[in-house]
Amino acid sequence: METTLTHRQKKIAEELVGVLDSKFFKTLSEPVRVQILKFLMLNGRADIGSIAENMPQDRSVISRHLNLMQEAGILISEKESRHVFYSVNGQPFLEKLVDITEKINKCIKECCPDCCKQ
Amino acid sequence: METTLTHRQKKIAEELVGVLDSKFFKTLSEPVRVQILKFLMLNGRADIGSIAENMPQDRSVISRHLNLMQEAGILISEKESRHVFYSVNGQPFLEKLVDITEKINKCIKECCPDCCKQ
DNA sequence: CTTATATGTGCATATGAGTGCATAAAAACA
DNA sequence: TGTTTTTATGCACTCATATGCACATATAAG
Repeated sequence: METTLTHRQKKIAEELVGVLDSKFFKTLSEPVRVQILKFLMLNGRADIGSIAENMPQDRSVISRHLNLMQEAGILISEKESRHVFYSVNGQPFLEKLVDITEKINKCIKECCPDCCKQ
Repeated sequence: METTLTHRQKKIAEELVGVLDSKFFKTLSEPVRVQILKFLMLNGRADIGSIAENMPQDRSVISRHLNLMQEAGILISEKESRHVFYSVNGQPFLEKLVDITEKINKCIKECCPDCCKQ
């Protein structure tokens, strides 16, 4: 058993678990949501009806996916009269990914005893 | 409807869908697998039995999770006599994340018509 | 050859999540 | 007010998957 783990290493690992346990990865692991992301990337801001027209799923299903993606910080929504427009939350979305990448990098470099020795 | 999408933009978006649809995100969105990753990060190479001793789940369950994580490129396995040792696939794991981050960055910069105007 | 240890696998079960329908709620319009 | 349009929600269904048990397989040890 490893008894040489420092407080710092445990903290770094905890932080990693924190970001991985978030809704972020779970949200991006659903094919339909990835298709929605692709659509918004290519077509820009659109309301629920327009997005649903381009998907096989029911409008209510798309609505729920969009809501989840907004909660995960991937999209932003703007209500205008009867419509709710969604668009990619560009910079924050990217920053979130960079943050996760850096945390994993830190963890691999400072915690993992032998995973870099290859 | 957007009719000004270039072939290049569509290709970039397709590439993004490709990496996001992979097993990678799905594998990392399961709490138990994240715990396994944390354990291996902190303790280094270990066999299935040792890992399972530190988890509430049955050994067979841990075995299956480890197998999935290896298929996703997150871990590597080495069979030695009766034991199967797992460890974090450090560099490739990190490179995968960097790749995804870069693809999303590219997509946001070159495809997304309005998600950067904030 | 028998036994013990470590892992893989088939099967049944439970739980979570996506799905679609029907309907409610909100808002614009005649 | 009544109607139309857009979105939200309650409900039931289906399907994927995590789980644990029992058993099979593989390898080492006696």
